[in-house]
Amino acid sequence: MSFTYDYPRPAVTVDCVVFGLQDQRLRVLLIRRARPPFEGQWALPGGFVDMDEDLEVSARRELQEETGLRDIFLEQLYTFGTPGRDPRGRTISVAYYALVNTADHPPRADDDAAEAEWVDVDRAHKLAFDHDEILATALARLRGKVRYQPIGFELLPRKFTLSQLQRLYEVILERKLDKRNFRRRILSMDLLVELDEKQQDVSHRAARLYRFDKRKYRRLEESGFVFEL
Amino acid sequence: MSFTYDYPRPAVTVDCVVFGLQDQRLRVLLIRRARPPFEGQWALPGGFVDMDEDLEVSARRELQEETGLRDIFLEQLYTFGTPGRDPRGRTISVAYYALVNTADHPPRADDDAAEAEWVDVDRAHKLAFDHDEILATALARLRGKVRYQPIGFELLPRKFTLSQLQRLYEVILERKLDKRNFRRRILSMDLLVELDEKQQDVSHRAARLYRFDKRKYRRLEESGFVFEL
DNA sequence: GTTCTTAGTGTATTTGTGACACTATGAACA
DNA sequence: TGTTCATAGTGTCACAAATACACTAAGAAC
Repeated sequence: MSFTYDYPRPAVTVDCVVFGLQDQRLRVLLIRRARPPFEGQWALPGGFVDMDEDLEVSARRELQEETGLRDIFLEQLYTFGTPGRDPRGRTISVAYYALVNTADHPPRADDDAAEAEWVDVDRAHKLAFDHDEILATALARLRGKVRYQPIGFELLPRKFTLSQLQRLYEVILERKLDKRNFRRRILSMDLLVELDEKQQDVSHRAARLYRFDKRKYRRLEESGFVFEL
Repeated sequence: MSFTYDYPRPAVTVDCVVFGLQDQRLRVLLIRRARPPFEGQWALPGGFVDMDEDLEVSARRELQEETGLRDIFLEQLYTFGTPGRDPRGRTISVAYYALVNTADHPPRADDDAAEAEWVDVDRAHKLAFDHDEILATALARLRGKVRYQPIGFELLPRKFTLSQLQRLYEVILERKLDKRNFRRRILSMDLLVELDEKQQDVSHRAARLYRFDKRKYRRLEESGFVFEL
């Protein structure tokens, strides 16, 4: 079967930059390409958009097909369409970025990918297509956005300690934060719920666990509150 | 001539939300569609992406073809691809937003548009396609971005007074600003060059003119400075 | 019970923000 | 030529927010 048009049309794909946190490092989920072009090279998960499918749905479908991930935080990032970015012909890629808690989502290669792995963002080079550039764009966006939108929590387990949260920000923003100032600040926003639970299985004093109250944030946001760290 | 592919492909378009300032109001440049679908209705300027043309180049070309505008500030906004957004069939639109100084760029309808006009953003409703949504997205982006990126200057003449600049921010952010605090703040950033010139042809005390020093901003930006209003 | 690691806590200083009102200038007009 | 009118231009004070900074507490490991 084939499809014919009066004018030439570019192919349209989606690509996903999925960020996770592992061993105190920021990681990105890459797949090893199972077929040409760039066979055997690392690439962002992604694929062609189906004809009757919304773009975001498309991104979620590809992510699930290639890495098993579902129901995660996902936002549109930028659209890349420079001619020549795909050797198979003009291809426009709508890129998305996602944040996941890696503990809940072990990497796994499904259908189309030979292999899937969490790679340290500082070591993710020489990716297929223009994926280095897409990754760089996603990183810049994450660094910019994390400061004025409470999206960092998406990278942590549902229950976390304040130290974990602080380390998360330190890793993303690439600078040390003062412990007392950080705590004062984040607690003063009144978005965290203090749980009656402590960390388990640590060989030092166990820290109190908290969770992020997304509903409360939504409510505050509507009445003009702005998260800012 | 026709073009055939193994899989169906969406059509890809670009649409531009061009903002301008006129009579102390924020305006958007609309064209009246010269042909179906939505013939005679107001729409954002835009059109199909050429096969060998970068997306941004495409947006600039369409803008020039339909409105005569060129060499203006233009950034990618968001990509809209919900199935059904174009009655002619699946169409993905990469939207851009632009800022121009309307004094230098009088509206004019070129080739493809029947008419082009600066419309008050509050009155720009019932546009063709999903252009209402695109406009709303662009407005939200402009309001968010203008506070931490010095892009507002793109809407003013090269030489402007501090009062003009303040009114610009008041119009975009939809709130009154304190004159003295505004001046203290903007001048303390040291991004404006005080000119040896004053306003002409006003029937009251003439104000000093300033211009934005883009180079200086670029330099400061690289050394970690962040514009914030 | 000693050591080790991380949790948890308060204050003082500096800096930034917001609120606020009058004089200066120059054109228009009587 | 002086009065009116519109907008330009200027400083301070009170309060809030940001920063810098160091010790004690808890609990596991040995």
